[in-house]
Amino acid sequence: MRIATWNVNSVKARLPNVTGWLREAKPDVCVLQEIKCQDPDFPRLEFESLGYHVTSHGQKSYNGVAFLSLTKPDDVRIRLAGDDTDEQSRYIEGDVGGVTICGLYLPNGNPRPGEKYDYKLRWMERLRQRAIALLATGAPFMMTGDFNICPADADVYDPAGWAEDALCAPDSRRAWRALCNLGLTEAWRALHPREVEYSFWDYQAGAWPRNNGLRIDHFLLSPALADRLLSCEIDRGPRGQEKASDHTPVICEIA
DNA sequence: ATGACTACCCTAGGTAGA
Repeated sequence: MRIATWNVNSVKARLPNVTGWLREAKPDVCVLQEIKCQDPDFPRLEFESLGYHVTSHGQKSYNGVAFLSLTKPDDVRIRLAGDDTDEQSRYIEGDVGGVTICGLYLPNGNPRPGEKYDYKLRWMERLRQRAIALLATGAPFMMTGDFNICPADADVYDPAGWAEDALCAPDSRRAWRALCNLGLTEAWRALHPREVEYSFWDYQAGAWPRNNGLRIDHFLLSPALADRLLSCEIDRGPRGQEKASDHTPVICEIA
């Protein structure tokens, strides 16, 4: 099974790029982030015509996630438990082929310190609680999406310049490690221990041609799923296209 | 250099992203 994650930065503005890539890459499951539209406006027919079952969890203007699967998911759930007052659409999880796939758009957290950073850390603790609950079921699962976390300095083009940013700050990385230390495996880094690759390049200041990137889109695999990990690759292709998202997709294959 | 880009709201320029 091949699972993809992609922050598309508006599914409507990106439609030809996204459908074109799905046609080529043909992932069995694809989770999208920052769809930036409400559910009635989600271009579901375009994805259904490619064979995908579609569940979107959007909101007006900002955020929004979606779950695409070639086989019909046994169940799809939205919202991350732990705060009923949280209105932001950032979490969707579906069960496909006996695997629970959690698609997430973790808050950016800037500026830091501040309200938004506090929200990020609270959200990460809620995600950790969800991982604990899923681990308790014993079923294989993965958490994938835009984590807005650079796990280590090797995942940042300018570590010193980004040290105090919400994507790299000590509290952010501590919360990331707390998640990993439950026993989850970060798929790309596990298979590429010494490589430097990025999944995001800012639109500004020629970040893409200069390769000034960040690696913030990840797969975390439960222990049972980590044993089935075959590959995990970042596909830089879409970032180089016209009208590109600032993120590029990442694909993980499990046996 | 208070920069640089792109998307949202909709048609001006504020908000957000990372």
